[in-house]
Amino acid sequence: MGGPRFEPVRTVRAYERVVEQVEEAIESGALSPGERLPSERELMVQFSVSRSTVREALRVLQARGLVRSRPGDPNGAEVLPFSPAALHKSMTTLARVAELSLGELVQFRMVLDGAAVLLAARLRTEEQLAEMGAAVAAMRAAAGTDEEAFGAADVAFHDAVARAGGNKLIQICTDVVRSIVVKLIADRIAAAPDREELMRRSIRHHEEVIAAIRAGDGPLAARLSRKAMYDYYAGYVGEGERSALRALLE
Amino acid sequence: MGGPRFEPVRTVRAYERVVEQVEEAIESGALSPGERLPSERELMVQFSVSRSTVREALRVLQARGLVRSRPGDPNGAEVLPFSPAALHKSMTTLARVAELSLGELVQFRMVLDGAAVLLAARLRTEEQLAEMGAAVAAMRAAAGTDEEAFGAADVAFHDAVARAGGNKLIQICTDVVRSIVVKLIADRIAAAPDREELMRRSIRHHEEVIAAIRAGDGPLAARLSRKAMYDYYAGYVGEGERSALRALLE
DNA sequence: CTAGTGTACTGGTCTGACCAGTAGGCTACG
DNA sequence: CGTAGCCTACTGGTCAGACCAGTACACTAG
Repeated sequence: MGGPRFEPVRTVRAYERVVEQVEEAIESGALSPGERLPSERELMVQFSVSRSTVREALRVLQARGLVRSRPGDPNGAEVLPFSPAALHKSMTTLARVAELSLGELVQFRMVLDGAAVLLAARLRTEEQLAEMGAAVAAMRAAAGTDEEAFGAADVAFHDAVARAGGNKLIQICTDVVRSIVVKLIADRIAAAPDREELMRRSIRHHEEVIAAIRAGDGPLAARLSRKAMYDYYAGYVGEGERSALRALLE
Repeated sequence: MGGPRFEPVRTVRAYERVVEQVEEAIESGALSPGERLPSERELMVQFSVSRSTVREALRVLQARGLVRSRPGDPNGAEVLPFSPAALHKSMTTLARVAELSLGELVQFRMVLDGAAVLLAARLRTEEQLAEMGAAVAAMRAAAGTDEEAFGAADVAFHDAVARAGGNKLIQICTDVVRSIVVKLIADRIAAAPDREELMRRSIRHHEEVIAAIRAGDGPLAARLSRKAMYDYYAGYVGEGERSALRALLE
């Protein structure tokens, strides 16, 4: 005891220092989306490392969704605007390796979507309300004819709600989880025998939610929203998990 | 028109194909955590690509938190058990480049934590209830003396609740966002003049939540939980955003 | 003024080399 | 015989230099 306590020295790889510096520049705003990094050959001079090191750093930055490079581009790598792609990727991985069940994913959506609706009921502008209405109108127009347009309109509705709720994190997470869920059961949804009936019921539910939002009744809107999601997805969830979903319906 | 419709060929980088194959092997369970990949030199033979390509692929896999490599290791890269590190990283980046406000983060926690508590009230076992109690006891023991232990016990409490709720995604997300929030305002929390009073109030709130969970009153527990979080963090959130947080307190 | 060609870059990939570090067998000593 | 210490054969990290295919842009010939 006594004497100085030495900490283990953490060896930092060269490429990591490159990543750190570029990341810092991007996140601090010194580099804005659309701007270009110097070329790899230029970077290797600036950082005085080899090109392999520069490239490994760029691969990491690309995996994090911060930059993109394209062969033949006379400029260097492009700084990307924010995109939830990296979040999407890591959540998809999460869903696979942590073995998230469909029930957990749907439950997560029920929670976040319910919250978004609750907030939207209080904060929405008339314009956002109109957007939601337009989305549902598009759903109705596409119901039974254009499967793809129906889905897109549904997404537009939920996105409008989430934006109205004013919480970007909720908005992004709902979107990410929604796309994971949809991908997971896309084939089963398309093959549902009572597909048209499901669509009609979904539209009705959406309209009820809009009405509650318009009326400013957040708790009601949230309940309706969770109920709508439950009705739409419960059929694809095992019975054991379904009861956990119902816990959110009270 | 007429004639075959050609799709644009998507050029796939060599390292991407390597990433895909290894990723698939890991996510499908063909490679389990703790197992080793072949060495880089062996991989370059198996994939018949150069070592640079192999290394770029490994960098990507490492950035996604799937593998880790260590210089001098006589084996190849190690397949890692699942960890939310990648999710954490991408959400932290998200918080910076998408300019998430503290209010949005706290609001997100209020929503998810409320949901976790609601579910826990219904699904908790006696054992989990005891864990929560132990965590609060630890908080009380550390209050005013050991700042760090207090924080750790707080985390343990919320983790026990989230686990009892039975939704791993909620559990992981709350944990990730919590650590981001804490990091964001760690200095301000530590410097709060009424620090001890805050701790005491926090403990009281936690006990009320436990009581509601024990009683099986999910909605009450959720309300109390959101209130507790609001009380603890509202002081660090700007007034404009605070009203959005209060929308969740009704 | 335009169509076409050149050219000088870019990123993607490969080869081959060296270094520092580790594990584990081997050897020499007690 | 047991063990301490060396030695070797690997590992990943980094570097240097090369080639290729692709792109943008200036230049040139019509």
